[in-house]
Amino acid sequence: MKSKSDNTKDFILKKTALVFNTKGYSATSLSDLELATGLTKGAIYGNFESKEDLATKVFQYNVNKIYGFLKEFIETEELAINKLLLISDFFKNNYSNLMKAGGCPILNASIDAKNVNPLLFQLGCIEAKKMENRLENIIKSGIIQGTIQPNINSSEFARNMYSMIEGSVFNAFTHQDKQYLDNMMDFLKEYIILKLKK
Amino acid sequence: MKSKSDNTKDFILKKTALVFNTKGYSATSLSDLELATGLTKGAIYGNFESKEDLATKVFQYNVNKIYGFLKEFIETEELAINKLLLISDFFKNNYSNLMKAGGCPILNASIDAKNVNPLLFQLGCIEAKKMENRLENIIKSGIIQGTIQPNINSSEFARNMYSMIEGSVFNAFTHQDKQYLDNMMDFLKEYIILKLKK
DNA sequence: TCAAAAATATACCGATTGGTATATTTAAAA
DNA sequence: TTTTAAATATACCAATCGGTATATTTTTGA
Repeated sequence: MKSKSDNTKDFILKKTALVFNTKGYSATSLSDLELATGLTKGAIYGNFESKEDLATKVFQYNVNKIYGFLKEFIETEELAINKLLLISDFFKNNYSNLMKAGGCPILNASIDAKNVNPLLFQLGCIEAKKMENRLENIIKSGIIQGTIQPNINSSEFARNMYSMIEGSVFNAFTHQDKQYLDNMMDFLKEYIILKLKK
Repeated sequence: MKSKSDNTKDFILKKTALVFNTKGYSATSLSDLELATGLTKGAIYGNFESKEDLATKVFQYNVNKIYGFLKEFIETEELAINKLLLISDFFKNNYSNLMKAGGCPILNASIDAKNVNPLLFQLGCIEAKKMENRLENIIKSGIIQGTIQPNINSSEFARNMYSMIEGSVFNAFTHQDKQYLDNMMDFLKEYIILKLKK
């Protein structure tokens, strides 16, 4: 059973998710958080140890909110090659969600927290690696499955895929132009078919 | 002739370039700037109107320091197709410079200043567009030159190129691993040869 | 060498920062 | 309904924020 404080914790996470992801850790003040939640410092510090504690939990909340669905989404397909092609669609389909949330939290936190908040930066790195490993594992399983060319360097391919994703998300978000993401994801599909498909 | 104050201005820009690019605008305090320069607030405010004024000038300084050489570097080649291939080398060769400077200032400023410092963010956007346009113009000139396939969408290709660059710079920098950049730039070369070469 | 001007340092400003101790309110249990 | 505990608000803390007025130093030009 959920206690009152658990509900409030979730409430605070939900309400402060945007401001943290848009303004970044150090530019987000306690008064910003009061404004976003409608609560006072007393309530916030009653539910979280510190600004850093809240920020890291908000980061995980944002990552899960935006990329939590990716896992299930991919599992709708059985063939590894199709899973990869689906990832391209996932980002095209989730552009507006990504926009509304203030951009990719992994990208934002990694850039923003570097040399400012080591803990948050580390979490950003971990999540980036997870994304990369997710891609790599799909490729590897495809090789075992026999739907992906065995001579491919799965690690290298996964890294390039993820660089293409974050790079185009960056451009799309800064210029507020979905075309950056669409063009890149369309090419990514080509790239996958050209290089990986058996 | 350079006045004393012009020298000091340059000195301050040089000394604060790293801290601004690594910590970001709002996480960089006046005391950080005092520490980085060895000067006091009085001297800093005697040479720059405000923290924002200094930050924007530092941004331009950083961009010029890292990418100023790119233009000349590209002009060593005459053929557009070779210019593009050279860009791939440029980023591979300048990884350590990029690292030492605290990463790509365009990427950093755009992510960092968004919803925090509109002026700095705008400058980031402008510089990003410049990079993109530079790539596009090379492709266009190559088409006129006859060294690049005329049926290519130069705008789309330039955007994808730039996304690949920033994406891999992001990954290389956050994970402190040059491989991200090298892998991506190697692929970019392949991509250029495959799609653009006549 | 000396006076004027330019550059830098010092000392201060109000506002805001993250955080906390305590008072008050709200909810749960008896 | 009353007591107790949990949650929230209020009021405060020292420290730091960006910025400025003034004092001091350094440089320049006569």
